[in-house]
Amino acid sequence: MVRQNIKVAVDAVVFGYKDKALNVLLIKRNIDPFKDSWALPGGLVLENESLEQAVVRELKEETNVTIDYLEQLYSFGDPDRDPRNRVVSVTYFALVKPEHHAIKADTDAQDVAWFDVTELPDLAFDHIQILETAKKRLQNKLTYEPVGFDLLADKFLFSDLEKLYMTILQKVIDRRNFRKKILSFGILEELDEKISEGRGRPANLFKFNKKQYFKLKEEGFLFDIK
Amino acid sequence: MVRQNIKVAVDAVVFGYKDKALNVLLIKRNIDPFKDSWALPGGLVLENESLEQAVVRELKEETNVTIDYLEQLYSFGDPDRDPRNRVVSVTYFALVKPEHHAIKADTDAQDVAWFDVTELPDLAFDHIQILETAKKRLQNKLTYEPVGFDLLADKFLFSDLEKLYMTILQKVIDRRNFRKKILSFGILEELDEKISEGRGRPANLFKFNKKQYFKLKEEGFLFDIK
DNA sequence: GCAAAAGTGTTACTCATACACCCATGA
DNA sequence: TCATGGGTGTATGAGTAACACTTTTGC
Repeated sequence: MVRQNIKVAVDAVVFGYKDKALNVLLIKRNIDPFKDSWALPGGLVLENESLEQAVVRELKEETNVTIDYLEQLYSFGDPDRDPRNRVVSVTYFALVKPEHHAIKADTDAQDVAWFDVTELPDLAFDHIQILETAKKRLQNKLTYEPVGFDLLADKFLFSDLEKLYMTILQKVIDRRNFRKKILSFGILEELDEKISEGRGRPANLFKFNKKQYFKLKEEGFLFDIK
Repeated sequence: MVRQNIKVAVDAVVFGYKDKALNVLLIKRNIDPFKDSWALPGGLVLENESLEQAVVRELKEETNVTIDYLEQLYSFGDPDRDPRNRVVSVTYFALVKPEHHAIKADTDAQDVAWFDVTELPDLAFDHIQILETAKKRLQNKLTYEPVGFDLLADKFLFSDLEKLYMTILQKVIDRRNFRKKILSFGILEELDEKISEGRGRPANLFKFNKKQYFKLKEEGFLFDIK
């Protein structure tokens, strides 16, 4: 058998919705290659942990962030994607709620920060390509799974949800039709709380009813937003 | 840096539509572990080839099959999925047309065969799990991309397409509505050829117009079959 | 002439889309 | 009282779903 010397890493694209914009979590590398460049959080998988455990560990070590949604994205394995060794990276797609946005640089990173995806710095390795893949995944997922709620606070305004969809899908959505449709699914709870953000009529708070969603899903219900 | 000793492999789930049933290509292993078990074709990635090149090479070596459609499926990396070493497998999803069904066992396999997915033998490693993942991917893909045509011969009958959809999606489809909808897409060419399969009225042959499909796709057309 | 598969059209209903005015609050 | 954002209903058209009979061939 050929002696193979390929390393396996994991990298994560962590999205957060912040200041009405889609943000992504990046770290500033403090080791070569690409020392001082911004990059996706990630690192080599340890001998006895699963891929998912590796992502969770790296995210904790490098950024201290708490993940609300995690799924595998894609594996990148071009022979020369890392200038030193051959590294195959299994990448993950993650979403965090605003209440979990608190981050801090730790062991392997000299800095951690949220970046608006429309104003990104140059990224290390092929990470820009990974990020593009993740953005497409998010756009798709938004239309057939209620992942938007993993980007919003537990209690949110309808207008937040609407803006989130418009920001990520990059198109205008009719307010009335959107509300009608989402409410018709019966997976939101209207709370008895209103909040007033500066001027304008105070808005009702809503809560995503996860239990109800999974119940309906069992019964064949399909979340679907164009 | 921790010395990591994880191997990277690729495995492929190759689907073919055969005798009005969905079939998958398996090889009989002639080395341990799981010697003499049936398994997905695949193997370790070489130092200087991409993941995709590795799949194509392994498929050629082990089965001699010609692939008509290939895309990455998922990466499986549980620490104990291989009883000997730690192996992360990047799996691929492939479709072959009937005219490319000719197969033959070669270097690493003692045998190669098509199996109806509803009548599978026990599989090596976690390959049954990989296969389940691929089946779901196929079911999904069938509804939003015209991959069905990569499973049919270049010239096919409408009833073949219909049966393919019913077989894979596991549900009955109204013949009239299905035909109306597919034809309305304008991505099929009706040929001036009829063939008669045993009894019954001879049926028209159709051809998938790939060029037209890509043109329409550019313009925003979405293939969509419920 | 009968069995078998191919081919075809209409209707009802559901769902998506387009669209504009009033309401509650803070300044 | 005005500016700001929140909340709501209706009418039209498109697309989906349900449904059965006629045609062409082989035996």
